[in-house]
Amino acid sequence: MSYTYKHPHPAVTVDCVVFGLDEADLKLLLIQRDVEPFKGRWALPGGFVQPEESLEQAARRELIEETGLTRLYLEQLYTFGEPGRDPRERVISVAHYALVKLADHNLRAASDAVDVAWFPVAELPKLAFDHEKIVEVALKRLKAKVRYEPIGFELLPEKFTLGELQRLYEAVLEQPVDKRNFRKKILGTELLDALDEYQQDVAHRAAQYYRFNRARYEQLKKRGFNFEL
Amino acid sequence: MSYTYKHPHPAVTVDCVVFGLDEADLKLLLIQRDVEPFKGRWALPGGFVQPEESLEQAARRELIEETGLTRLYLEQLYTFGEPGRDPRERVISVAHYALVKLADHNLRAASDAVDVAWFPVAELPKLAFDHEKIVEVALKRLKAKVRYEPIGFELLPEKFTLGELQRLYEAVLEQPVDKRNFRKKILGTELLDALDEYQQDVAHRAAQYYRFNRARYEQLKKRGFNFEL
DNA sequence: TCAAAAGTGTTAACCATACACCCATGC
DNA sequence: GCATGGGTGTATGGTTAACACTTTTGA
Repeated sequence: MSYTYKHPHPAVTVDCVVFGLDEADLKLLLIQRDVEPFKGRWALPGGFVQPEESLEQAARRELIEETGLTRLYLEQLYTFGEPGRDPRERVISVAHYALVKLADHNLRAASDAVDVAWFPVAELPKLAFDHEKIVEVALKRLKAKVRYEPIGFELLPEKFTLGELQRLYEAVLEQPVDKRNFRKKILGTELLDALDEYQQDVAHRAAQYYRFNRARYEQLKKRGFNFEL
Repeated sequence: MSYTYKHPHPAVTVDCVVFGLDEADLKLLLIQRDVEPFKGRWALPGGFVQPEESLEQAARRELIEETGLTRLYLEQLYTFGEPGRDPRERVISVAHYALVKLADHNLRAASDAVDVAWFPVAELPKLAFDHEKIVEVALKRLKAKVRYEPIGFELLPEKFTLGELQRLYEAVLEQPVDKRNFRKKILGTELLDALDEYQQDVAHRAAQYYRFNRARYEQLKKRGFNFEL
């Protein structure tokens, strides 16, 4: 089977920069390539766009196939298309970035048996193709976006404490945050619902749980409200 | 001549949303299609990416070929790839947006004799393909970006008055701006050099000319300064 | 009783906003 | 002399930033 065109057509792929957060720090999901080129190297999950699917659908499909991850926040990032970025043929990669609630999801062994693993963003291995460049752009975007859109919640479980939320911002922004000012500001937005629930079995005062009120956010946004941390 | 691949490959194009500013308002550059599909409709300038050029190079080449525009600010916007957005075949379009100093440039008759024209963004004709959607995304991006990066200057000639600069922001943001506060803020950034030059032959007090100091901006940015209007 | 994180208020500096009048020029 | 846009200062309110101690709990 083959496909013929009158003009040269590049191949088009989607690649996904998947972020997760655990107790320690911000993590990035990588898969180990089991074919040439870059066999053995770690790389971003991704693959070719099929004729009948949108770019976002392609990204979601690849994530399910390669990592089992589903139901995550996904957004287009940037398109990388330098000639020569893939040694085989001209490949245009529409990069996406995704945020996943690490606590809720379990990484399934990938269907095609390649290795999948989370790496702290500060300690990434050498990556295949131009994937280091893509990760750099994704990190920059995440840092910028987390300040003016409430996307950070996509990294936390449904219920979380203010301490967890603060650690999230500190991990993403890579700078410390004043606890009192942070709490005032985030509670001031009225986007968090306090639950009648507290931590259990912790070796310190139990923190109250909160939940992000997405409906309220959409409502406020319509009225011209702007989230900003 | 033909090109054959083992897997289906979409076509890849670049499309450009080109903004310009004249005395009256913000304008958008469109070309009139002289081939099917959408023959006769107005559309964004753009075309197929060639095998040996980067996406940005492709965008610049198309702009020169179709409009004669050169030396403009150009940035990737978003990639549109819904199946069916082009009735002929699957086409992935990497959209860019560009800002051009209307006063400095003259629109050349396009090489392939199609019509080229500037339209006020508020009065656009019906566009080909999904180009209306692309323009909408570009306008949103421009509005957002002009507030936290000094890209507005790309729409003005080298020398401009503060009044012209203010009208630029009012046109892009679609809201009035307080003159005194605007001047305080913009001069406070120290990004403008006042020139020893004034308007000539105007029927009112002659305004002083200013110039954007790009070197100073780059310098300040390195030290963590953030432009914001 | 110690360690560890939760929770809470006040002050001072700064910044954003609102607002009105005089100036220079050409017609 | 009038119409047009250029140019300027101040007061007020709101926002941010800096900062330290008490509480609860399990080990």
